[in-house]
Amino acid sequence: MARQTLNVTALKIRNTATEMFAENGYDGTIMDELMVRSGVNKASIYYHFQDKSNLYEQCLTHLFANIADAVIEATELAPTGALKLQAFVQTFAKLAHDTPAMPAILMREIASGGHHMPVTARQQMQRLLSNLKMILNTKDLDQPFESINALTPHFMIIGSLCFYLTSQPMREGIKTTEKLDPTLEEFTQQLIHILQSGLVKNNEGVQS
Amino acid sequence: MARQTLNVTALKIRNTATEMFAENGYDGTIMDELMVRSGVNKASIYYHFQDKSNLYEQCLTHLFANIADAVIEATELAPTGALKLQAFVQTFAKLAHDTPAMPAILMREIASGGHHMPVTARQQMQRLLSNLKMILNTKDLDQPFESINALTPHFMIIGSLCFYLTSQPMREGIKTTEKLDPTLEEFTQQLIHILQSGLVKNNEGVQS
Amino acid sequence: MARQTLNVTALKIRNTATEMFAENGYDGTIMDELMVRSGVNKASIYYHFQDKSNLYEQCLTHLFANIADAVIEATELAPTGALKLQAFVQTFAKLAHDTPAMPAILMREIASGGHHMPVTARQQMQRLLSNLKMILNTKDLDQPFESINALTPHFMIIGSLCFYLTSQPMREGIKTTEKLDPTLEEFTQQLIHILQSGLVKNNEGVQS
Amino acid sequence: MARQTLNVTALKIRNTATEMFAENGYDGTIMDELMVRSGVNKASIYYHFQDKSNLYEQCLTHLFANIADAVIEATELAPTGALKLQAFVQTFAKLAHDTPAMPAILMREIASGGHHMPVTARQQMQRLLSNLKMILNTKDLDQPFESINALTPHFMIIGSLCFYLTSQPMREGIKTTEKLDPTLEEFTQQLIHILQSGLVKNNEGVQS
DNA sequence: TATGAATGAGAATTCATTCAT
DNA sequence: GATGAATGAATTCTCATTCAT
Repeated sequence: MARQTLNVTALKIRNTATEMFAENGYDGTIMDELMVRSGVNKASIYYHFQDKSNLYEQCLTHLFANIADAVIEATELAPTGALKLQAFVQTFAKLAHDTPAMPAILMREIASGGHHMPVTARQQMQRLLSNLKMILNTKDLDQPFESINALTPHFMIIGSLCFYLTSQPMREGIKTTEKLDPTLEEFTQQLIHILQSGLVKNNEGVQS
Repeated sequence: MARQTLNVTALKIRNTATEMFAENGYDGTIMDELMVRSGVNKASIYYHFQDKSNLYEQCLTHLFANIADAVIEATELAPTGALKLQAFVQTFAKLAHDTPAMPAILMREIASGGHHMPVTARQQMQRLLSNLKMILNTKDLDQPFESINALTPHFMIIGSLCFYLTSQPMREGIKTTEKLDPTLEEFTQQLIHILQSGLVKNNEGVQS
Repeated sequence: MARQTLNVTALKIRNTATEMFAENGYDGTIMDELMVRSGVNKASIYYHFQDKSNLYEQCLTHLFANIADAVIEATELAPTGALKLQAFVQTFAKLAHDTPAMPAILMREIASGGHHMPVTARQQMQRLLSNLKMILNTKDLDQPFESINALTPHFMIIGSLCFYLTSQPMREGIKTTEKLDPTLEEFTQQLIHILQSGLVKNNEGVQS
Repeated sequence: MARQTLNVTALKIRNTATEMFAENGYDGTIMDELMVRSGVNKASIYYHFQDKSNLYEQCLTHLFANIADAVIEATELAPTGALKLQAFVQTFAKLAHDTPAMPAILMREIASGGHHMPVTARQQMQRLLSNLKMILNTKDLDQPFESINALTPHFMIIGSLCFYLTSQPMREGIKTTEKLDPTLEEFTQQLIHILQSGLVKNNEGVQS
C-alpha cells in the first residue's frame, strides 16, 4: 500500500501525461509533445518511467487509486440505503468532475476491452460494483431496494456520468438557445431520483 | 442521402477498418494491419478511400447512418409514452449489440471531445436526444413523464448500454461463480423498468 | 535450398551492410549510415529486412552460404591427402581474400561466443571441420597423416588466415623497410608446408 | 612504466569493463550496464575514467601490458630454439587462458583494423612477433629452423589459440558424443608439434 | 483496378555524459 | 569520492502515403 513518492519532475510528467492520455488516448499521445507540455527533458521521462506503456500504467494506477475508497467511505457514512445510493452517485460524480481524465480514460479503456488497464485499476471498478451490490441489498425498513442485478444501476451511474462529463465540451460547442443542459448537480439529482424511484420495493411504477 | 454503393473490395476494407477503429481507436489503427486483415493491397485502400481520415469518416458515417431512423421509427410505432421509451431502449440496444463497433467508437469519440466525428454522425445522436425529449413530453393520460431534462435519461440509456456491451469481453475474463451477469435482455428490461419507475409523474419515490 | 532472389535494392542494402558489419561490428553499424552508403531510403531497408538484427542474419547467412561447398568440392577433386589439405587451405584462403567481410565477421562472432550467428552459418564451419577430419584420416600410402585431433590444424588454418587477412590494413600502416610481409600466396604456401610436415606420419620431427 | 595503482572502485570498474568489452565489443558495451554489473555509480565511472574511450584504452593497456614481457622472459629461459618455440606457445596459451578477455578483444581489434588499439597494446604484439623472428633465426646446431617469414608461424600460434579459446563456449554448446575436443594442453602440444616439424631445417616433409 | 516497392516525416527509445548535492 | 537526476544528440524503427507498372 506504500505509495511511492515521486519527485517534482516525475509528478509533472505524470500529471501532464494523464491529461494527454485522456485527451488523445494512448496511441494519440506523443512523447515529444509530453516533453514540451511538461517542460521535462525527454530522456528524463524515460529515466523516471522506463517507457510509454509503463508511464501509461502508472498514470492509470494513480488515477484509479482512491476512487473505490472514497466512494465506499462516503456510502458507509450514510445511514440509510437510499442515502448510501445517493452518496455513491454524488461521490463518484465529484471525483469524475474533479479529475476529468478519469472518465475519459475509463471510457477508452472499456471500449478497447480493458486490455491495457492495470489490475489495480480494474479492481477499483470491481470494488465499486461490489459496494453497490451491498447497498442494494440493504434491508432497511424504509428503503428496501428491489432485487435487481447491481450491474444495471452500476452502469447507469458510471455510464451516464462518464458520458455527461466527457461530452460537456462537445455539447458546449453546440450552444442551443433553448433549454440549457443540466448542470452536474442537476444531472446528479435527476440520476439519483430516477434510480431511487426505480429501485424502491413496492414501487408503484409501470410494468413494461 | 444517396448512399453510394461500394464494391466488394471497398466493403471489405470498410468493414475491417470499422472493426479495427473500434478495437484500437483512430491512432491505434495501422494501415498496414488493415491491409493484412482485410486482405486488400494497401494502394487499393488508398485508391478507394483517399486517406486514413477519410476512411474513418466513411466508417463512422455508415456506422451511425440509420441509428436515429431506426430508433425513431420504432418509437413512432409504439402507442404510449411508456412503450415508446421501451422501444427506444430496445432498439438502441439491438443496434448496439448487432454492431458492436458502434458503442465502442461512440465512447472513444465522446471521450475525445468528438473532434473526429463527422457531422452526420453527430446529428444522429442529436436526433436521438430530440426524440427522447419528445417521448418524455408525451402527455398521455396513463404515462405522464416527469418534467425532467431529457439529457439525463438519454445518457442513462446510451451510457449504460455502451458500458454494458463494450465491457462484456472484459467481464467474461473475470468469471465469478456467483450470480452471473445479466444477459442483454435482462439488462435492458431492468434499465427500462428503472427508467419508467423514475420517470412517471406523481411517482411516490423517495425525495433525496 | 531455394535461395530467394533479392531485387536490386535489397542486394545493394545487403552488400553495403555486410561491408559495414565487417568494418564496425553489429553495434558499430548505424542504420542511417547504411542508408547513406547504400543510397537506399531507410524505410526501404526496413521494408526488405524487417529490422537490424534480421538484416545481420541475412548478411551472415549469405556470407557463409557456399564456403563449405566450395572447399569440400575443391578437396574432393584433389587425388591425394596432401593435395586435399593443400586444396583446403588454398580454397579457404581464396574465399576469405575475395570476401574480406567473411574473416572479419567470423572473428567478431567467435569472439562473442557466436550468439548471433545463424545456424546455417555455424553449420558451414562445422562442415569445414568435418571435411578436414576426413582428409586427415586419408589412408594414402604416400601421405598418411598423423592421428591428431582435427581441431588443431583446423584452427591453425582458419585462425592464421583470418588473422593474416584482417590484419593486412593494420600492418600496412606500419610499413617497415626491412623484410616485407609475405603475400597471401607466400603465406598460404608456408602454412601448407608447415602443416604437411607436421601432419605426416613417421615424421622425423623433433619431440618436445 | 610506472603503473598507476587503482583503488578498489576503479579496479572493479576496469575488471568489469574488460569483461564486457570482450563479450560485446566497444560499441556493444553500455555504460549503464557497466554501472549495474560493477555495482559502481555511473558518475563514479566517469570520475575515475573520464570517458568510455579512455576507459577502453585503460582496459586494453592493462590487458596487453605484460604479455610480451612474459613470453619473452619464458623464451629466454629456454636453452634451445625448439624449446624457445615451445615456451612461446605455452606462455601465450597460458596468458590467453587465464585472461580470456585478451584473445577476444584481440580478435575484435584485429578484425576492425586495430583502430582503437592503444599504441602500447600494438607494441606488445609487435614485440611478440620480433621475438618469434629471433627464435626462428636461432642457429642452434640441433634445431635449425627453416628460413621462413615469422608472420606465418606467428599467426598460426596466435590465431589458432585465440580461435580455440574463444570458441570454447560455442563448441560446448554442440556437445558431440564422439571424439571430444582436445583440452588446451593437448591443443598446445599438437600445435607445438606441428610447428616444430614444419619449421625444422632439412625436414623431409612433403613438397607441395 | 491491383500490386510490390519506395519514401519522408515522424515517433519511441537509447546512450554517453554532466550536474548538483 | 559518491550519487540520483538531468540532458542533448543520436539511433532504431514506424507509418501514412505515393509511385511505377
